[in-house]
Amino acid sequence: MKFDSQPSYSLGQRTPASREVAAGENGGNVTLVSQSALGAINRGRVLQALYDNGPKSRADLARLAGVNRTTITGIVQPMIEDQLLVEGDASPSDVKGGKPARPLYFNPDAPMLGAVLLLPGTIQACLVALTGEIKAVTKAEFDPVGDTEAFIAVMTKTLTATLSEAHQAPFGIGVASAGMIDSDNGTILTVNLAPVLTGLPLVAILQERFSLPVVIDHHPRALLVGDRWFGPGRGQQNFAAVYTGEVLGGAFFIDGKVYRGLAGSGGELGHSVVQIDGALCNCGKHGCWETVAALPWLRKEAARMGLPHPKSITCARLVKEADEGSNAADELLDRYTRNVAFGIVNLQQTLSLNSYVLHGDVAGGGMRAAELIRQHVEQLVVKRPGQEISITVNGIGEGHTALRGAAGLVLSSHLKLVI
Amino acid sequence: MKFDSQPSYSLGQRTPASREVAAGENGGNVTLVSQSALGAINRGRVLQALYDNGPKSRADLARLAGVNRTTITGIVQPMIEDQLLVEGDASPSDVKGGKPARPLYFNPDAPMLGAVLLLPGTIQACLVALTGEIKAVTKAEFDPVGDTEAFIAVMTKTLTATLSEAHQAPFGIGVASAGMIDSDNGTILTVNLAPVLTGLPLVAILQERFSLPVVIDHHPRALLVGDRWFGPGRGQQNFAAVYTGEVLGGAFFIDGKVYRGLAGSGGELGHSVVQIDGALCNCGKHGCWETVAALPWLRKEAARMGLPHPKSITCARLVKEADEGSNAADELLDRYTRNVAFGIVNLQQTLSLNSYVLHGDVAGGGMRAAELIRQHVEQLVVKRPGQEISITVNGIGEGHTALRGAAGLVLSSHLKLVI
DNA sequence: AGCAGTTAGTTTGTACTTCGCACAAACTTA
DNA sequence: TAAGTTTGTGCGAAGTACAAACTAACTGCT
Repeated sequence: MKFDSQPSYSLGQRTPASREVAAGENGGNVTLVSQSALGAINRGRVLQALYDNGPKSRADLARLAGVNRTTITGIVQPMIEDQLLVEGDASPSDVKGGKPARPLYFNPDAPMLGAVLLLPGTIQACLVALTGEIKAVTKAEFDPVGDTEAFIAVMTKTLTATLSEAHQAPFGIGVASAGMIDSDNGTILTVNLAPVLTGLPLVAILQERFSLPVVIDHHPRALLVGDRWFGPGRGQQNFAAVYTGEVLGGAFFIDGKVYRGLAGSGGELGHSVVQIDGALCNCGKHGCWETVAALPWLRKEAARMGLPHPKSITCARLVKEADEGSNAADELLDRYTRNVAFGIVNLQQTLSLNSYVLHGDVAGGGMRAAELIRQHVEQLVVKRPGQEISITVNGIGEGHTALRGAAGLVLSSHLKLVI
Repeated sequence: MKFDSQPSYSLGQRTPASREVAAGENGGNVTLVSQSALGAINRGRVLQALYDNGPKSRADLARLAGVNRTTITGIVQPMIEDQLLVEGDASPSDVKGGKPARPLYFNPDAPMLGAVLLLPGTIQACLVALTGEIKAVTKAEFDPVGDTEAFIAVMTKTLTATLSEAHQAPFGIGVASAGMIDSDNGTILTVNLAPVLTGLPLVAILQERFSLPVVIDHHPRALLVGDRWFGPGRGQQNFAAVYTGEVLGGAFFIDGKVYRGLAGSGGELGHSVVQIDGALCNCGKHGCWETVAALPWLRKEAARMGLPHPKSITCARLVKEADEGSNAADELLDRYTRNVAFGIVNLQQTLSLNSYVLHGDVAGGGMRAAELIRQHVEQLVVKRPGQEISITVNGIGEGHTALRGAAGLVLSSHLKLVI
């Protein structure tokens, strides 16, 4: 399935931006901001403001951005004409008197974004509207140890089914994948539980099949973007997303942009060391955070302590059993959340982001788990005067956050929010 | 001592930039880039290119930045007229034929930068030229547990002595201080070994006395900026500075800018946990990195192993004794560098900066220590294909790096290198 | 010596963006 | 009905980067 035409409205510079990329490739380490880039940047920032704050009038946007109203008009008018944005009905303003404001927001019928969530053995694809709505979800399974061609066939079929529901060509496709991802080159490096994906240049493959911009990043970073877009991270300039489960991972939103690290390798927190010469980890080293805060540890401890059904223990069940009066569950929950807290403490000491959104198993423990973790972090961190550390769970279904985030990856990579 | 006039040439926007700050204060979380800001940004980036690459001709700068030659001319011409930059003699170009290029660089007689290094008990002040030269160094001592007024008097006297050597008003004063610093508000929060400094609003005090822009940041961040300016970090876009000694600290240069974290509290690596429920730390927690990689640990181990003069042991002496054939020194050096490596490993897993510059005690161990640390890091980090980790020591005297860095803080905060 | 070729830096005019001002539209309050 | 307030829109001004064409200065070849 190929889309012949790109959507009429370009969100920033879609094509590899001529000069800036050229400068980068020339080895130049400085890049001046060109006149035209400035326009694209400011357009992107206005859209970002809409994502962050929901429908807003031109005057509100001008106030938020601290610029002239006419500037906003100049920016949004072409977007309205291109049907990217729509003007809502005049809402009765809360201030007395004056012409009522016309709120602007994304056109639900604007081109959508393709999103793929790739976990060992399963593919989920969907369309995400700029308003955050999720449509045309399709799921498929693949053999994690099977044939590469077979996987590509399943992937193509799934994505085709989803994309064919779109009325117009999407802006692009975002892929969130488990494992170790090289987001610069668009390849999957390794996925522990799905060897078939090792070394797969998925971006190149999908770009060729669908003639659309394709972005890939690892799962925690998609969660981060999803949080930022329509979750607890909305509007925040600094926070981290932390994923716990069979493995541990994280991703950071720093000073208003997604942090990637070189080749997109930042945030592999699972293998930071919290216990020198501690227990052996899957990675071959000792004392990784993953050895004390992931599900395998929890299962082992549950078995050791004689809790019922230790093989299927989760944080959610632990909370439930603790609430029902199980002392063992209560104690294990405390130790588990304390171990999780250590990773967050190290993050806090390093980056001082002050805000953390939990995903995965501990998120299943809800507010109770989050509060326990927060208390442990408070105790373990070196306090600074006036510092407040916030730890929340993303209540929305995790798949949805990841899918929205995968879609958001396309935006954040093409919106030129950064210079 | 007061300077009546600001230097004629403004490096970027000196005064609290009208709109951008206003927008920030208004609570707006988006900031559009205005036309005039664009000029300041690009001016700053051209200067940055000069810092990074040394003297360069207009044509070279244009190539480095990927912009038109005329743009560079337009940017540098006013700077030459204001005597911030000077045109060097036409150097015989390496290419054959053509008009010889006139290299541009900072005028040694341009306004300088005031720099202060504040450690428990001692003050060092100096002037730093834009070319990196250090002049008019003055030193003084103060009572770490004495009277605040007395400290301020010493500080004022020292700084006055240095600044009076300047021929024109400096661009500003940068202060690098040990301890916990709130760089946003310009106050010293706590310095363990100098209680007199606790809570001191030093920026406000110095600004009032000298009528100059004043910036404060913590010691490791000054080392970082010093490295970046004329040290091993020169021209790099991503690296970390790591300080070891009585305490441990770090600072990060991320995507071409200094990372501060909220209220400048990022990089307090000493109290990240590498040994859950490990040895008791000064901070009251257990198993901090500082308990296994700082000098107190080294002294204790040296004593336990029966090394000579354990109370004055340093990495430098350890390397020397190991070279002279001491097995005990060799073994302790290996353990020490391994413990230091753990902190770097956690940094690498988190941020993936790939490049680390060592300062403080381990830097005294020179190449030998750096190479040992590098080997340990290589072994302890989860490898990614094609990833190279570089660990270097800053050979220049450490005080000089910190002083240059303190000066550089003024530039990086006023140069608008960032948007 | 003279000419072609090459590179550096400048002049001139153009395109793009934001800003301030003035003004019409639309609503509230007295 | 009139005054006051807020929203959104033309229009010209100011600032910036860019492209083309030009001069300046040097090398190499004939």
